Amino acid sequence: MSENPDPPIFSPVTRDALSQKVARMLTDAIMSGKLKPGTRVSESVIARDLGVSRAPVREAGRLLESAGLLISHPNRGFFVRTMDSEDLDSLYELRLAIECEAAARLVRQGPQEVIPLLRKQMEQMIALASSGEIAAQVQADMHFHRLMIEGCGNRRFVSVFKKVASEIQLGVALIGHVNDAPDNIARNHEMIITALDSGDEEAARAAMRYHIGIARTAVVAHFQRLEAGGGHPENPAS
Amino acid sequence: MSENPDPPIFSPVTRDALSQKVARMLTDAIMSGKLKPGTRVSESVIARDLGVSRAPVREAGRLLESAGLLISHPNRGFFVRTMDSEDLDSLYELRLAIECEAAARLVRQGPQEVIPLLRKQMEQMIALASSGEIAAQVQADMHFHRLMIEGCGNRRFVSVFKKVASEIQLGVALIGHVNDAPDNIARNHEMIITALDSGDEEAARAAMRYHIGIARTAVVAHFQRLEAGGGHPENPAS
DNA sequence: TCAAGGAAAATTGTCGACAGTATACAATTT
DNA sequence: AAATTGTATACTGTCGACAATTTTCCTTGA
Repeated sequence: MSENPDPPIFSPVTRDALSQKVARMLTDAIMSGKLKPGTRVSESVIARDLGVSRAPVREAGRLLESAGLLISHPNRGFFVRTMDSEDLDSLYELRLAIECEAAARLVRQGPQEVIPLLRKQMEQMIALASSGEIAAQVQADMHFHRLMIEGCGNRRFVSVFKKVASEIQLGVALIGHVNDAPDNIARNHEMIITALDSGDEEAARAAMRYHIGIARTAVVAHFQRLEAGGGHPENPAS
Repeated sequence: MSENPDPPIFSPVTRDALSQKVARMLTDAIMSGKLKPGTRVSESVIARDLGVSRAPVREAGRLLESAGLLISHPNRGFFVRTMDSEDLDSLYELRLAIECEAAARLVRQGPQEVIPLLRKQMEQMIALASSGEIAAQVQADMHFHRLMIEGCGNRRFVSVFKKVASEIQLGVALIGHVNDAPDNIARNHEMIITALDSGDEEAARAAMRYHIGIARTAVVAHFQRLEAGGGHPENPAS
């Protein structure tokens, strides 16, 4: 880890594509609940509103589609992704499969380099716990898990988790609050770190199973209560 | 699985979006090796060749990107996805995680309805084994696994597997041939069916581990040999 | 009152054009 | 000769316009 031979005076100027700005706006609108599940996201309307042509909006739509925040129907355009509790549940099940495997892999190859990163991220989470910003808390939580998965060395796990994470973030945003005390959640990650550090592959797996299981039952139960109350507009599928 | 209630006299006229036709063409070209990994896929060139505008080509590009067959660099366009053996290996590892979980889930919820489908698909594979068409054989193989995953009831597993499958198909296409005798491969799926039928969750998991492990070592080893021989052009990343 | 039908409006799919950006190569300087 | 600069070319990002399709809404008939 030495200095670059050519000392970097300038960092690359952020010449962000228009489509990415649009994507960010849409993501914010969806995550903040300004765009509710099932509502149409019309290219032309968004383009008019933002004062750009339809091309970058379309592009942004495709991007969010592959992130799982929008879905598209041919000739009908984009709609904000709807979720039912089964959706969310299957999401957690996928997460479980990926993360157990990642944790095991990480133990197998030696987690010494990754554990400090995880610990630091957990501090971050504890710091965030007192702020009421659940979106930021959830994001920090996801980042912890992402660090672990990145550390395990399987690129594929990372890309799958990215999509899973964004969808789970959406689900939690729809619920609007978390069940457990935020600093409790943060501190619970200590268990994962300990398990990873123990060198016991099966213990690591078990820790992940436990941790994700808690989140799963809490979030899914919340969501079901929301469904029972008739919380969400439905998907206008044929 | 009965007949549709509305007897389908006419199938929907193929009013397929232009972009999907383009996507099919590109997929074929990539899978058949006419477009080699790393080569540029220029919107404008493809558009000229096919006699359409760039818009549908762009759309098709994004589609294949999310299928993992193309990658895009900002302001530089699309390139055929390159693969190294580690890529392929991580792909099989992901597959392993998903399919073990799917098999276990399927056993847990009772596989009675799915097993006949699997058996039928295996017959299909055996029938295909004598034809030299490896692409079709691989596709049939993937379809078997897809049926199992669809049967397990977790939607998310299916969508992940779709992507995994298309990438593995690409990898195998690059190799150009399979190691084992095709009818052997086909018949090996009998073991999976038996395990699923046994009602033993752990047996089902073990069967998947075994099955995918075989394929993994064979394919990855082949690919490494190919790499050593300097088979593929490299990705022109910066 | 409600269902079916049919224009009218709105929206997506596709097109061709232009501007901004990257790459290759020639010209220039050291 | 090597490195740097300038230039030409090809390509993507974005735009506005038109065609095809879907959606809306109003009419019509029972």
